[in-house]
Amino acid sequence: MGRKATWTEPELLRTVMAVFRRKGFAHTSVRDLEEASGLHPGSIYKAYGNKEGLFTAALAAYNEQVAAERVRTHLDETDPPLRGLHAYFLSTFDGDEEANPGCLLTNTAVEAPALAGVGRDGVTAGLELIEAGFRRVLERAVAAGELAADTPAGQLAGELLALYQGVLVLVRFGTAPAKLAGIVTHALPALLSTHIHEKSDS
Amino acid sequence: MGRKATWTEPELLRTVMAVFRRKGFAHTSVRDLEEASGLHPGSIYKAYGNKEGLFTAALAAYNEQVAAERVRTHLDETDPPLRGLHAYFLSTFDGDEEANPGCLLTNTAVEAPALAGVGRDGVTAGLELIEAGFRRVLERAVAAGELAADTPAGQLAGELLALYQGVLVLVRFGTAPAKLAGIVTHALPALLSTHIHEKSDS
DNA sequence: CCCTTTGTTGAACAGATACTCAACAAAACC
DNA sequence: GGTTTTGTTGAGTATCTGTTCAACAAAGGG
Repeated sequence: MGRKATWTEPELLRTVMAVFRRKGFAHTSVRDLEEASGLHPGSIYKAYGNKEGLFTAALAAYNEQVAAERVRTHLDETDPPLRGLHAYFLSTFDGDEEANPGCLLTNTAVEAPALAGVGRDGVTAGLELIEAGFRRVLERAVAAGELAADTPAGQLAGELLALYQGVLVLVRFGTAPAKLAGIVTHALPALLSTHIHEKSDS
Repeated sequence: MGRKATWTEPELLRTVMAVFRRKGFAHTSVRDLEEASGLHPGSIYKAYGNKEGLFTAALAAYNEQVAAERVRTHLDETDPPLRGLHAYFLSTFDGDEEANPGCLLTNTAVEAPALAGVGRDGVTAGLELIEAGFRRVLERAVAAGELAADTPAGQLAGELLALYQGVLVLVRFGTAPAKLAGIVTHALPALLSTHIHEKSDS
């Protein structure tokens, strides 16, 4: 069939996704995408229809590969659930020092309203994925005895989502990781403090 | 001198600011700005140099007029300080039902990294303005006996800024005001709960 | 009331942008 | 192994972008 043999589709989308994440939808030109992917315009338009189509595909790939993966490893598969929650937040700015491109979902949530809802559905799906992940950790924390039985997991999940988006805004803007760590490390326990079961501490 | 008599400069910037707030820097064409302001390209470029110059001016005006004003009325001039803090958060989504353009600072913080730091300084200044406002309410709350004397106002101000940015992302994306109100109303007291002085409650 | 200064006008420009299309190549199928 | 189907190529197009400029109009000062 011929698709430039070096690319499998998920790889292609991962590369494209990285460009959109750095530059946003508006600032990314089709030329940028050609350079990054090695594809020529005809191929792109044959496969995805237009720039928006490619973006939609990349956003879906982000949800399935990046976002879902992070939710799984930190929110669904960590033993002290609340420790995983903490790690989930920290994982957004532990990478390379500067120029962290932030979260494609957050960036698109802010950019999308400007242009007739490009990627609205993808962002909605992604945010729900994350919020549901929060709800599940909280429920696991209740089951594990870390949180009180009457903890309103749904309500708290919404609050965590808001805090999470805020942290990602600051990450993208370039706030120092040390400051972000301070914010997360103090704010997370505070948000949950009313519901925390005291164990054998100090 | 001739400046289209119907405009005073702050008014002009307010109009321009509204466009940038809705569409972002990238999606706003100089033609959009002409239509919105009634000015012709020559005038714009004579007065502000280029599109970025106009944007910088509009962002500065946003800081001085919108952001500072909101900080003043809700964070500096409210009697029970913590009530003002609550009102400050609610004021971001109390307006018209849909299509709330969100905060120019938040939107720019997310967009800026894409294009060689257009408006970086303005955003930095605006965020510091808000964070300093948070610090001052918290200190007033301590002085008024609402919060404990050892409350780490600086640390908490950072956490509030993060939550605030997150709320504004959700506002811009179109999250229902009822949900936002629930998030704010529960998260704010929770963040401060460790430091709250109990009064004569129930 | 001239002259300078200040700002306006709007047509025009060079470059970028998203996108198309007819010719071409390589697998797939029977 | 021909034929069809699938994908690639890359020059080309129409439109939009930010920006300029020379001609013009309106104050301000002496």
